[in-house]
Amino acid sequence: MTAQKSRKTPQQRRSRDMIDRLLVAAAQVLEERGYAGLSTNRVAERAGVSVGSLYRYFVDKNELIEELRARSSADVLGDLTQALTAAVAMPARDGVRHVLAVLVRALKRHRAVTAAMIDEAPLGAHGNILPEVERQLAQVTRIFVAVHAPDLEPAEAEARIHLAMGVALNACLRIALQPPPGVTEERLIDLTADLMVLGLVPHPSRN
Amino acid sequence: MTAQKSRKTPQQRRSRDMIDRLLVAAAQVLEERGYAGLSTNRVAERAGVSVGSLYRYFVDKNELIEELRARSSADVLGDLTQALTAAVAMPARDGVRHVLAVLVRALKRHRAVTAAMIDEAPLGAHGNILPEVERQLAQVTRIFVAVHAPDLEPAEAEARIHLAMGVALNACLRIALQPPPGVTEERLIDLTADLMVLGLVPHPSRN
DNA sequence: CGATAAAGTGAGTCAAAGCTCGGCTTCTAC
DNA sequence: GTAGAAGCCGAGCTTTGACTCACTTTATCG
Repeated sequence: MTAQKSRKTPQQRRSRDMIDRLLVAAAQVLEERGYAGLSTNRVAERAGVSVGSLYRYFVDKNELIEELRARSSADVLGDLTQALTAAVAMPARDGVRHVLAVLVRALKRHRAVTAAMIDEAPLGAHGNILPEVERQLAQVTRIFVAVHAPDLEPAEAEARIHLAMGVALNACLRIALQPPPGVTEERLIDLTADLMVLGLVPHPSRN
Repeated sequence: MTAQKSRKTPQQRRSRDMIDRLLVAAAQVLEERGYAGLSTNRVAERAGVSVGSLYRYFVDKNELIEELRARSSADVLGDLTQALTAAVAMPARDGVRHVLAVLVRALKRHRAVTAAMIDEAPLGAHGNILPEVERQLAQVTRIFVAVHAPDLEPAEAEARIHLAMGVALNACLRIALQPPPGVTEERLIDLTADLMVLGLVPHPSRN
């Protein structure tokens, strides 16, 4: 049976509402008091709900946080997927740039949660906040390489993909969450796009 | 007047020893039980010392952690500085590669602490784990750009430096802490070096 | 030695936070 | 209405962990 993994099994309308209210409250608390201040009591209070109710729908504090993370991740992933399908019709560099721009915008929309999670939450086990996003991005990058640099050996291609992924995610997070002063976001995205293309497709003049 | 910031003012030999023992113990506990398991009681016990003694030399749990971080950072910084002075005598790409290689090796030496800190510690409390390293690296990169691409506008140069720094640190951390399977570390460092040079010096054929 | 200060001890205090549980309220169905 | 279930409440149990303090042990020095 491996019974109820998750305690929530809402059957009335107000239950669903409550779950939403709790998650919204959690996001707010995270934004205002940081990850350390994110206690279940506080979240419940903030949601105008009792702790007991919180624990009716979330087995754990962990599950609450995981749900919060999952929702943000899913939302970002949505935008990303859309951008990717649009990008395939563009010339390579423009496509890459478009995807990066959309990713940055999506991350910005979830700025508070993402930021708090990234630099305050114990992510344990190298847990990224957006593993789904990373996976999707890697997937598409693989295809990109297969098309634009079909002669690369598999191992070499993997290495380049790995590197480019790191560059892309890291750059987008930096741009979205801690934009450096004195540089336009546009320019940074341009440079990142250039770098990705350069990094993925072997440069003719050398090596 | 702004009295004891830090409680430690050791005057005998064993005090200094104790501080070291405590820090070693802290690193071990961090490695074995993760950041969440890093309690002052546990650290003291592990060091074969009483909690009270710990608090004689560290005002705070925070100070203990900060000291741990600082020592790792300083050690990495040492290697880095040495590598940088050696690198100036080499051709650009080789120099970059050398610096990256040394950085990776240094990070590997502090693998446990760095890893635990990075993906389990709430960084919000005390910033990055290696701010000194990042600063030093940025400093030198600035000089590198001034030499190899003197015609870049300041803003453009800053943007490229910012990006390249992110690439370098991110790449080195990934290589040192979660090396991807099926790719040699050497190749990854090569690619990263190429990418940095390409990213810092504007590419002639385009833009 | 004997005295004074430095070093070291660890049981215990205190606050915070995760989570439960017995009972109350609101809804649905007859 | 009213019974029974689903939803909800919140005081408080329990654990954990940072930190203290009255005390003992060890070193230094005349």
